[in-house]
Amino acid sequence: MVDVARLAGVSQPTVSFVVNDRRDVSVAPETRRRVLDAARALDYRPNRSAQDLRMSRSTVIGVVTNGIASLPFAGQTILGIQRAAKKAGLVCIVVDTADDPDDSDAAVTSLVDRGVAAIVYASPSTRPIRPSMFASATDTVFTNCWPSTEFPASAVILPDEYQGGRDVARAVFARGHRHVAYLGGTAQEWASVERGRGFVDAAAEYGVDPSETTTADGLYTTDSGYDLTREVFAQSSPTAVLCGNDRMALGALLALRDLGRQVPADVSLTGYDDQEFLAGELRPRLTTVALPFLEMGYRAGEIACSGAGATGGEPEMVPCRLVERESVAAVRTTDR
Amino acid sequence: MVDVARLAGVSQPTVSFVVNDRRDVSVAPETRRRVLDAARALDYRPNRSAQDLRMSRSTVIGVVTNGIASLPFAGQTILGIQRAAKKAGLVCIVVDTADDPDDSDAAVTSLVDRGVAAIVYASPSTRPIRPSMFASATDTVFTNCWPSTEFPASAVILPDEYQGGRDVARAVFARGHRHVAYLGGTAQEWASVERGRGFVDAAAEYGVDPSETTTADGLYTTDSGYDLTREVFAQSSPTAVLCGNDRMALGALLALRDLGRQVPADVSLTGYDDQEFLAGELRPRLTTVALPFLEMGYRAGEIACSGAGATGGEPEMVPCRLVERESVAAVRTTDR
DNA sequence: TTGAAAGCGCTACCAG
DNA sequence: CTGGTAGCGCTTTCAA
Repeated sequence: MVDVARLAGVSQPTVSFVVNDRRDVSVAPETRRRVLDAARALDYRPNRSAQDLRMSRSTVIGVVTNGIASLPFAGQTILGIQRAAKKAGLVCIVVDTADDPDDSDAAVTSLVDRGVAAIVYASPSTRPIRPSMFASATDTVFTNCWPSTEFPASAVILPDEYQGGRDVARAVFARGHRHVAYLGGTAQEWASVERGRGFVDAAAEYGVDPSETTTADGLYTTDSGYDLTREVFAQSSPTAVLCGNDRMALGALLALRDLGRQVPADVSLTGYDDQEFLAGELRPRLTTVALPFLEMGYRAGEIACSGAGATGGEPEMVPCRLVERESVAAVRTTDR
Repeated sequence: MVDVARLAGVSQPTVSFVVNDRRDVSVAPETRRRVLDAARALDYRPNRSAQDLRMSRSTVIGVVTNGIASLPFAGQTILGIQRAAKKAGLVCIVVDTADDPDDSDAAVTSLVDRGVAAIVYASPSTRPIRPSMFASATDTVFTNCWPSTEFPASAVILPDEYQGGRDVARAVFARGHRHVAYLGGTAQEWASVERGRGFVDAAAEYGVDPSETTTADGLYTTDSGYDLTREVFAQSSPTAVLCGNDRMALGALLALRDLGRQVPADVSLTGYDDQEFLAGELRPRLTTVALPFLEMGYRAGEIACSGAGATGGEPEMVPCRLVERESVAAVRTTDR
């Protein structure tokens, strides 16, 4: 900046005024032109960090995540946060903690020491996480997770798994299915119980008697979907199977094929997650529900960039979108 | 820092010396203790950005990527870069450009303006990308991509797709298969041609006549794998099918099941990518090759953090690891 | 309308 | 061994 000033024959603060295009101080058009020319000639670019330091502000937000690498869809969250940040002229430092609380503390410390404007915690699977107390002085928003202890969060953003579970079940019941199997995922997880509640309520809506449905809890794996499906069909013959996630649905699809049943002609099938490179590529393409990672991330980013401060309000629920593809068909009247 | 100094009754530079634990200047143990106590009492943490500014260095590296959200494995790269950075006490700002060159320029500019120590370009699919000229003054390393124009790169890190393609083919030929089908992915892509070269060389190694193998080019999609498999089996009966990636292998598996062929009893099957939540979860679990995203990212991070400067050397090839699971079996002697 | 001086939080280099 | 002073690149008074 002093180089530019020297070349333009003005003082250094003057350069600051013109490059920042400040309306409140007026500088002569001629001077301004000289400064601009000099800046261009020297290929001058202001130093953002120095600006931040001087203005005692920060234009970076920190995102701490566990397992950006371990789940295929986590990238969506980061992308969403980043898009919101970009809109506000901020930038994201992301650190991944290997799910180790000490690591997490270290990560947050390094962020706080850099004076980030806000911190967003992002988790691939919805669950409580222990926030670092180092962060308590900084605006903090949680997306797809919530603080496991008392903590002054600015916001917590959660997917509406209940609504998603209900919507996908409705899509099945609405096509006349009564005898349906519900293959749930890991029973302890919050998402699982929410999805399950959605199923139960949808069944009730359509006047389906609980005795007609069969429910089994498993794991969120392809194997689990495969095994559960074979078990269920050994006992009965549901016309639809709803799975806790897409991988279980893949397992169910494989099992159904081995059982000689066509999907969706013989039995309808649904998943959950809309896992990229999977759900949309199965044969038949899977009807499922998409988790709103991008939206949640974007929302989290917006809040983080707004500097709203701790609110202590209710979690903000972001809707899950039903993705109807080809794996659900109307029940055959003979099966009804 | 001045607060700490005041509380400890020393000068501010003295605080700097003790909190930075500098051996070259000696401070009296008693003074040191007083400073430490004061720092603790005030919960003092040095400001990294201010340190960076004063020392005219930077402890952040920028990573620009296109599509961290679009491919499931991209996160691995970021994680690798970050692990290397962490080891060196640095931190990563990551920006995603929606594959838009203007966006990419803007991203790089914002990074450069922040004075990042280095920039690493990371791409989910291996290919040339246009680097921003704004970056040319900063150390730049390319991982899973290379500059499409003359550019002073510090390094380019590439997966050894040739070796991967060769290894997986070897695993098949070594089990006695002669009549094998090779279902390639998008023919224009660098990775595809490398994998194809590997296949051809492996076939030659095992003395397999080109006329015995059947090769078809498709797309990297499940549908393509499905369709190609049906086409191939309409004409002939290979004992093994090698696919360009895991999704094609999934399509092939589905087609084979529809054709009444068991994998691997009747036909062996391989993929490529070791796609998480897919390859390892199919039935049978897929033999495939893992792309070394984590390693490539780590290596890129190491170089970026080392401040080596432009080298202009050859690309650094990182080996692809063959992952042998259950989808390949020895050819039946009757088929031989 | 412009320039001189101060200071963001820190480290480097002197003198004492 | 410690304190004063200068300065990283910038913005913000305030006086001229």
